[in-house]
Amino acid sequence: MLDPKYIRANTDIVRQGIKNKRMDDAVLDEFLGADDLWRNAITEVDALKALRNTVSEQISQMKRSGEDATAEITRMREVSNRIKEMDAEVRLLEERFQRALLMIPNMPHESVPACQDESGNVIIRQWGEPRAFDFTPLPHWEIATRLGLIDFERGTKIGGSGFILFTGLGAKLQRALFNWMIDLHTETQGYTEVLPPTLANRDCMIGTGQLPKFEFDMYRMPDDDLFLIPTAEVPITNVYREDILDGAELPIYLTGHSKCFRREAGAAGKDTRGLLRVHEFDKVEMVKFATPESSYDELEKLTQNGEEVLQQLGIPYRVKLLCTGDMSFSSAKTYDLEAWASGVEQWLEVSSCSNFEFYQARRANIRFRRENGGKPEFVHTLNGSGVALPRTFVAILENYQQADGSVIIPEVLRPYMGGIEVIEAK
RNA sequence: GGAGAGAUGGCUGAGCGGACGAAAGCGACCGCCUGCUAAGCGGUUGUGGGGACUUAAAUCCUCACCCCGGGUUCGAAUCCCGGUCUCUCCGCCA
Repeated sequence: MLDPKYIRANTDIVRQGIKNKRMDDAVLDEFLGADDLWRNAITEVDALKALRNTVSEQISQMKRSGEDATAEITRMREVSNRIKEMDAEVRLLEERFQRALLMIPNMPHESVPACQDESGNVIIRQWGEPRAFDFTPLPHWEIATRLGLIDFERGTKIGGSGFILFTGLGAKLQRALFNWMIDLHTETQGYTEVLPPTLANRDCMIGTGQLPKFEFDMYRMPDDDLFLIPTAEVPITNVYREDILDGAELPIYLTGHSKCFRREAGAAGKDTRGLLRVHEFDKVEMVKFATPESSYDELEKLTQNGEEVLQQLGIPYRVKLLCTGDMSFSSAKTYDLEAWASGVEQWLEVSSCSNFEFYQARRANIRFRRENGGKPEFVHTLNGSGVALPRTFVAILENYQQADGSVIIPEVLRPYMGGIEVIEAK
């Protein structure tokens, strides 16, 4: 969330930022109203509490010296009752204030192009060229089915549409991908591996920004008030929720693999064929905790760490700087990595690398001390996929398919595939 | 799932209705002293909200916080109720 003091002092900037993100600025007015009411109420009740504290102190002294304090006690009984009433009121107002505050999106960084739609996105660079084919490349669902890598029909028996049953070498290729990616991040890019839980509680979801706004985009377990994570960003960022880190330890780099769950309500029918949009998928995530002054350098490095995955796989990709209108709720700046897939002839988003500045850190209360005795400050958090598996799987099948129906395994994955170099057509 | 024990500041640990934002020790910081990495002496040392003042910082006033949420009371770290987590035992289980 934003700093309430900042919002009060820079209402116009915040309003413009919300509009640039293509969101409704009514949330700001709600905040300002709630803020006003809450602050008035708290000032009033604090004064009553101050009175109660001083008189209670007097009562204590009177009792010790044997004086009669009945009158004061009677008087304070009334004051206390009034405080009780007002506290209930203040609590409601504070909840409203908090809810409003949590509904205000992060502000875009100044380097982000202001634009209301995706036409403002900027292709920063491209790596590799889409392969030229001397035959008509097939879409991945055909390749996967022919080679026995995915059983789409039986997958839907289990979870319904959008749930994938990988089989045989398809399943093995999934394992190869995330194992190799994590090894790349940990062995050459300086990340520490974590394997987090797949369910997370409400506090975590508020911390990273999924709640309160996106409750119904997630799978929920109402009996336990837990949520299936939409990304490992959630548990990994929340590793340090409510912590004060030692500034000397920053930046901290964590990486981990998880299942990701997305309801994708309302998305049916749009680009959903095959693996392009599924309810459950695997992803390797990179998360960073950095000082404010270094976070934008760290974002560049993080993005490059994601790019290296695609480079080593030999998949052409481009890096897209998202404009304000295309950015997510919590992000200040985002680069998308888009992998080329020859069969569907699309650039597929396989990674989103973002700097959240202290938006998440404030929500999750993740701080650091520069030195002993220094004031705690909020860290900047960043994350990016490194990378999402299904669409990478798509890009591999479609880009590496051969005229005879076989698919070549990218070299870096072969050690993870038991040495298999080609998935042969049956 | 059942029974019991516990949760206090950066850490160890006391307090079990009023003088407690919290003893003591450790650590850290500042100063002094000592002719040399040590010791000694004095001082400082939590976080967050609201407000005043200020360009800002500093400062000041005030409230809250001894796991979380309620309650009792003029007054709660302390008493009561509910929850979470940790440990021990039993049960169940991949």
